Amino acid sequence: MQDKQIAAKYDPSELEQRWFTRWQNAGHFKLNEDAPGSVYTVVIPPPNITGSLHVGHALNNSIQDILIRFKRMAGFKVLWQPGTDHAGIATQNKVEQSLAKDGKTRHDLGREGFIKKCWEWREHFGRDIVEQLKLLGCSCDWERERFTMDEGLSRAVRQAFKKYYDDGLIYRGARMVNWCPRCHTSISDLEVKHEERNGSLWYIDYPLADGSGKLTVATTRPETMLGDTGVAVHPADERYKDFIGKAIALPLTDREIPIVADEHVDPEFGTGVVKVTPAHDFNDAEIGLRNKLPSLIVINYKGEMTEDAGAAYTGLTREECRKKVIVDLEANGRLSKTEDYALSAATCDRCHAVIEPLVSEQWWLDVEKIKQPAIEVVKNEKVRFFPERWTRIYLDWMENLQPWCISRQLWWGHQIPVWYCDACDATIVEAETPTACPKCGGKLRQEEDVLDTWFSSALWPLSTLGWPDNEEELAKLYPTAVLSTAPDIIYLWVARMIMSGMYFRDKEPFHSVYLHATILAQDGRRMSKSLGTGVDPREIISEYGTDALRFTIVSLTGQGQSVKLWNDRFTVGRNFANKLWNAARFLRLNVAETELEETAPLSAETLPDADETQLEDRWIISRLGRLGRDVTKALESYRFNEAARSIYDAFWHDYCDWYLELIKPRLYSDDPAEKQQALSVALHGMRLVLKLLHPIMPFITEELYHHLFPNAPKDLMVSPWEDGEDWSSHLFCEEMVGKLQELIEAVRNVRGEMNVPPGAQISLLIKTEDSELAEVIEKHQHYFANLTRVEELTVGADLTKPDGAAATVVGAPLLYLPLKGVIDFAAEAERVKKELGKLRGHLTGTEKKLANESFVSRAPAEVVEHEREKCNRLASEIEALEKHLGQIEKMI
RNA sequence: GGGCGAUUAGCUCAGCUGGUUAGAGCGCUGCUUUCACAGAGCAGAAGUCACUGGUUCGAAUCCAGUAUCGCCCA
Repeated sequence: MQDKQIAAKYDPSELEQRWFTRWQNAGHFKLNEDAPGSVYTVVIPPPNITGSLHVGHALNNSIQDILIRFKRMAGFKVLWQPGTDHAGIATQNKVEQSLAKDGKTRHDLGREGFIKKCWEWREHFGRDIVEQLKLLGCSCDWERERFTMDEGLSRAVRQAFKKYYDDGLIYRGARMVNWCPRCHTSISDLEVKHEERNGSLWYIDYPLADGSGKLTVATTRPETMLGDTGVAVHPADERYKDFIGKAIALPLTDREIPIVADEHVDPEFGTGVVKVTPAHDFNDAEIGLRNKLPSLIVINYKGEMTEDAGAAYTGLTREECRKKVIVDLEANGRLSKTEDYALSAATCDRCHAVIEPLVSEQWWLDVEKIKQPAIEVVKNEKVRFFPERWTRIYLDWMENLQPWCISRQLWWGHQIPVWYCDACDATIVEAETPTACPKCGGKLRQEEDVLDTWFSSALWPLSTLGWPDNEEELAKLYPTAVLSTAPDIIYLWVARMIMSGMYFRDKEPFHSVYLHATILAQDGRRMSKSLGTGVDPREIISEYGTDALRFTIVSLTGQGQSVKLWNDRFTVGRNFANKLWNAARFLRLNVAETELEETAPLSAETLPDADETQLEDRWIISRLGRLGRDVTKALESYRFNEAARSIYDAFWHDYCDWYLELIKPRLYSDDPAEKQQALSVALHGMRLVLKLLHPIMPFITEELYHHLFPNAPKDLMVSPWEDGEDWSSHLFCEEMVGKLQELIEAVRNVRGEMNVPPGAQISLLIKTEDSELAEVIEKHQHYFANLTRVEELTVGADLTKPDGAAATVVGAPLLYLPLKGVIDFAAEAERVKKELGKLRGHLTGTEKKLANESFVSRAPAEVVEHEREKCNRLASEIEALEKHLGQIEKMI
């Protein structure tokens, strides 16, 4: 299959492309019905087709792929359902922008022509997004790819609409909405962004109708005064108590409006008197309602003044009207003052036009009746949020949910399945398009509005898994396991999906919601296409490889809310991949021409018994077994960074730095049995690491797996997961190797500090009264020879320091390094003094603790014991070093 | 205005249920171009854990408050 040897250079791009194709051709991405475990479904939060994906999406989809690959290996029947979202207003905007480049508007094309253009857009970007996801290695069942506006999903939308309508939850009515005069549609509260803008606060004198005085109101929007139907003050405001109930002669009009009292007026703002424009402000609408003030619409859908604004202003835009109103007020002497004022303007998230709140006829979904089950299911933990803190964000929002305006005055989207008969005035709601009026046979005209995109997104976990037509499939695949997404999606999709799931299926759409950190650019701004801060993952992949990208972003994602990212950071992942590559290459070189070349160990069942192994074998088996358990636990609790970090540390440090170095003499041994034994354990270790790492770095692990385990019956991707449970624990070995490591590091430290040439062989005396340790050291002299060039090692309880030796101490054991001719006594004295300073610091801290009577009496016995041991250890270390120092100083 | 998150080495961040000699990666210093890896190895320097109080025998960790930054909602 592959070359027998592993190439000297790690080149991700070739192997990543090759493996994706092979996996796909092998059918690994498909729902694996014959797996032994239960079903594990994930639906992708469908990326919207406005443009390509950025690194934030790369993170989210890597996370999903990690879960899916993990569960696939663990024996579940897994399905990752892919697809994209039509994103009504956003896509329509994008297409309009592209038309504008040719000087055209959507009206030039007409509705049908424009929708055709949208489909072309969707073909292009839909394909682009899928390409990106595949490049990321996403193991979705690609044959099941769906789009929110494809036939099946559109049918689901119509079914849902009809069901809600028939149940009396959908109605048409006039209420105030956020109106974008540029996009010419209603938009959701969540699509309104508040932008800080420099504006003015105008103080306008409103004379009393009876001429007995005036009230001054402060406003940031003077043009709306033409629609004022009242003036309000706080009922407890002493300044204005006597004005309540009187009438104002509204300037620039011939209308008289009442002065009312309302609790919600803030006496601190401006003059404490507010004008009330119920038709064009959400707060004013409520004040109007409470005080029975009429609503006068003075601004129309286009953002122009209506006839009700008065003949002088009719037809002006809001901006023109504002200027004229100011001029006219000044001319009348009604403008008492103008202040600079920083206001937060409500703007359209998509086009940044200033939003006009206005009353209009829309379709509404009465969420009051459907939200309760969606709240319950979170409260009783059938749906859990990770990290948990998001639960409250969800619940708070749900509790305050207002009727959902589901109609949009757009062309791109699901046209509302409502038909009007002009002949008999009937309104017909159907899932299937009716041909004629069922009442009179007359011609029908479909409602022109389309549905809010989120109406269809809300159905995604249902509609992609068979609802409403395929009950069998739905029963098998629904509910899903987890939804992974960004926190700002909680309101847009998560909440709506839960509501729909509960309403149509009486079952939560997923058991867990994982909310990942927001990816920020280096300057701390959020990564987003619209801000121009989005980085295309393809740029990073071509420079570092997909595996490096995935490893890096996942390991940076803790439980925090954001992660800063820039190009250099991906070297961590790439270097790790390189390390993995080279370690595997090393094994492959050694395995050549041995039995293990064709019979590499494929499962923990063939791990050698303890009596057939060396200390370092048992040590690495024990360490990696622990790793397997840790990684499994971390993945199961959505702590991806912990999984990544554990593998990184264990593989790089335990496996490469120590284990591989320790077995080198055995690998180069003349005794084939000895070599085989070491290699076998090394291969076991490597196999486990490749498996544990596969979900995070799928490509390189698959490639190396085949190089090292050519006898494997299956691709790594579909091989059984190993959680380290059947890897024996050897706590004594871990402890002993830990001590040997400390000793070796101490020797290396002295060598380094004393500038002993790296190639020079040295002698070493270790003085210890611990006979167990002495025995282990004696038996593993080669560790010292191999790892720090000790050619002669003496260990015992009664050793005297040779002349001209450096000394150091590791707990009780004393180390003497005879460095005759090499040693610089002054330097050695400096080194020892430095060491002593550190130790004395620790000792005083420990002594203080032990001197504290309440510590000794109140702290748990084992903690006190631990401190005592520490104290003894430090004291003996200090004593030994002091003695040594005394001797050295005589030599200077 | 309300809520959430962050504040730990020069930089980016770990540190879960309080007891560690406070860690990692990058960067920095010195040594090594040794036959898996210089995208490397070995050693080293570097931190009053934002601040102030409190709880506790004991706080980076828990509580309260303050400051700065960021996000969300209004």
